[in-house]
Amino acid sequence: MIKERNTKQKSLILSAVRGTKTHPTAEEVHLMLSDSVQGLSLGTVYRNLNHMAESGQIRRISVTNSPDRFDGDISPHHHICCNTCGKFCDFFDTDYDTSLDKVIEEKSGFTLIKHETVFYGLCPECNLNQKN
Amino acid sequence: MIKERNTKQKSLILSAVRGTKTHPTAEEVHLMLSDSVQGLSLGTVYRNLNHMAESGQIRRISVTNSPDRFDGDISPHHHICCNTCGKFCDFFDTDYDTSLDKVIEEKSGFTLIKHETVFYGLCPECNLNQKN
DNA sequence: TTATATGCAAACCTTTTGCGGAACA
DNA sequence: TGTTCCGCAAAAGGTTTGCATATAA
Repeated sequence: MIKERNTKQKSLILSAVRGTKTHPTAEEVHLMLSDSVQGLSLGTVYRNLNHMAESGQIRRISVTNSPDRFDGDISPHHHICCNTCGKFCDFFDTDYDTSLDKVIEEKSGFTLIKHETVFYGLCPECNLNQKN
Repeated sequence: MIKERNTKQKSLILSAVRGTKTHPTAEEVHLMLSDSVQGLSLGTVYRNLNHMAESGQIRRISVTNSPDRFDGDISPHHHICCNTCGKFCDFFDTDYDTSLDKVIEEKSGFTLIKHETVFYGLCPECNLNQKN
């Protein structure tokens, strides 16, 4: 049996992801912590982010034309991505259907862990710029 | 102004994606066509799939821990992915909410093009195997 | 004829991994 | 003191891109 250990890196990485709403990539997390942890390795950041995502402590979101992003907010919500500038935002849908996993489990026979919805489009700023 | 040309490669790639429900990766499309088109380049496959996805003729779906997949069926539906074996299936939800884009456009200010929902879990077979 | 598309191969970017040493417990 | 974790660097994907050539219109 494997016993997980607490390390400075681990706790700082988790705090970093939980402490921002920017949905950082692994590289961005690495950058955020480069001051606090001298010599922090990008590989360590990836390893920890993956562990945390697999254990459900954070979310890992795959986005077309972009490195994966990580979200410390695991409450049910959607994400919106701007195809032009890459801006990546939360969207807390009042109608978010938390029972969807259950319905689809019954109909598909899968045992579901999570789902991710990403909306793609143009943010207000890029929309304006495009019209000029 | 750019005039698009019809090529053998282009039409075969589109037919291949439209003619299967397997949600092939670019490499799989390349493999499917390697008999019909001698010397077909993987770069050409990528270029064409991207053009077709950008113009809305097909869908491009980004999946965690997997190369991007392409779907010739652009009608609204979800996808389910098995975390263990990678099986990737359609799910045609009777309650699929086609008005969701509009709602989110109004609330977020984005101009939306599409959204992709991917469910992650264990397929029935992998679920059984895990219990043993 | 000429501009777009292809094939080829190199480059790029993101992510994973093997290994030896550091450091939790 | 044993085992997990880290840093480092190399390697492994996956995808894009530059360039010369082929080809559709």
